[in-house]
Amino acid sequence: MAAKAHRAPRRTEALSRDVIVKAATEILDAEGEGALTLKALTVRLATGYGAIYHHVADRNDLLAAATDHVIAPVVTDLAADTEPRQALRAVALGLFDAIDAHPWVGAQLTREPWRPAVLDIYESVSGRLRALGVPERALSDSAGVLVNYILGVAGQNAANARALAGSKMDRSAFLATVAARWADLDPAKYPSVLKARAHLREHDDREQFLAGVDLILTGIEATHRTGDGAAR
Amino acid sequence: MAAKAHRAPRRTEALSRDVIVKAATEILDAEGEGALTLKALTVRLATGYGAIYHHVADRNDLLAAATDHVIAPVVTDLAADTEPRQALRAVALGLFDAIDAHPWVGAQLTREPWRPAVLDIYESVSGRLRALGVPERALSDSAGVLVNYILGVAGQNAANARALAGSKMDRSAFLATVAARWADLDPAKYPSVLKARAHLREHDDREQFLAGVDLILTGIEATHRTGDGAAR
DNA sequence: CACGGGTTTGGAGCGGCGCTCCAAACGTGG
DNA sequence: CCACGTTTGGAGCGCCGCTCCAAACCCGTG
Repeated sequence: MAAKAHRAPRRTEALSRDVIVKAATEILDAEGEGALTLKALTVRLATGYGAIYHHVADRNDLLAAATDHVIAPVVTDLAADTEPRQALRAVALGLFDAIDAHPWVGAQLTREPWRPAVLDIYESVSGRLRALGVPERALSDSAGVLVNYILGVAGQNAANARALAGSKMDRSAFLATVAARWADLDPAKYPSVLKARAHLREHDDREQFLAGVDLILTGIEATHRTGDGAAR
Repeated sequence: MAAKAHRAPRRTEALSRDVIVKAATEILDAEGEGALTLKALTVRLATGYGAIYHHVADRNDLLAAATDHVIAPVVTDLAADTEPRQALRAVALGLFDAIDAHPWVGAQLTREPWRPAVLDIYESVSGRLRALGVPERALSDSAGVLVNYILGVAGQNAANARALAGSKMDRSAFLATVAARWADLDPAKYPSVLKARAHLREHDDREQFLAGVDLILTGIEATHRTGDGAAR
């Protein structure tokens, strides 16, 4: 039988952490979380496992690095001279759009929150809340609410995108599927869910997200103004 | 050689979906998300794969069912005669405690949000907000904020628990590890994170969560001017 | 009581995963 | 030109979720 080449030739262009992370991001964006396998990476980069693991700790490290690359510019690249409340809305919207464009980020944010991405978000929100006039001792609570809300929405988006990609339909067909699934819900047990179902078609996730941010900001301002606000 | 039994004897006690879900819940509580493998289940139930897959669609189905079993009683078993704002705080706290006791639930909630567990949460929150006097057309926004905040916190708790279980230390040692990881953060880039770090030890997740709920409720009331105001 | 069809069970086996490990290929300083 | 550290490629390991089928059981019928 043919003398098989015992080894493939070495790649010409140098491999590096950035190149690998970039390739991973492309796979994630194009085919979703599930498609990022080490095997897929070796194929796309025309290399082997060893080369990849020489630059990257493991699959988690890769996901986290890709997440940081998506998040960092969003919370950083923002004109500093804007009015604080508008700046906060801008940061929130920027995050929403980034996660909408890269849904796998939403899942990753809730998976390892101590990595830079979430720290960046917390820092950005915190700083702008301070600029808004929130007193120092209320900062961590206020920032916590906003960040957790953002992370919650991010997780939902990721879940939706996963379902959408898995069933290979477009957005409106997906909404129809959800509506159908809720159709035979017990109306006595789920009145509110069914009411929300009626408005599914005209519903805009982005708008609702922003409304939520405003609502929380109002709560922060009101709580701060009244001294200690709220029941305790 | 010994005539090997071609097959193990049949189990005596009947298998059922509930028995399987219960066993899964026990594994999850005792050893965490990662420990729930089909193999582990067959061992614990002294059975085979076929028997399990006869009652359960797949691993996801199992996780979802276990999640529902944890969540349902929390949002249902509540005296109906309580004052709305207190009832909302009670629901939120009940969820927090349930997720604190079963951290894997926190991860599952953000993974398949259209399953009963999240619907139950949304329904419960929605109904009590209506009782609070929130106008119908603002309900979905308001409920969305609260639910997403809860899901965000749930995800964080799950992540913390995962890290804690993975490294096999107790809570205070874990906090020390987190603090240490943040110690060599750039103070110019992360001033707020470092400030929060100083208060890590005296920090109570449950209290902060509740403060967040109050803050959001204040925001809801302020934006809709219900005129009632309730607990103060 | 025989028996036959439907249901429930046990487990071998499949394809695929993340990851380890080592030898080959390369770059570089002496 | 050689010796040695770095970078690369890929065979292989252990484990996973899951499929599939035959064995065991249950029960209505004659």
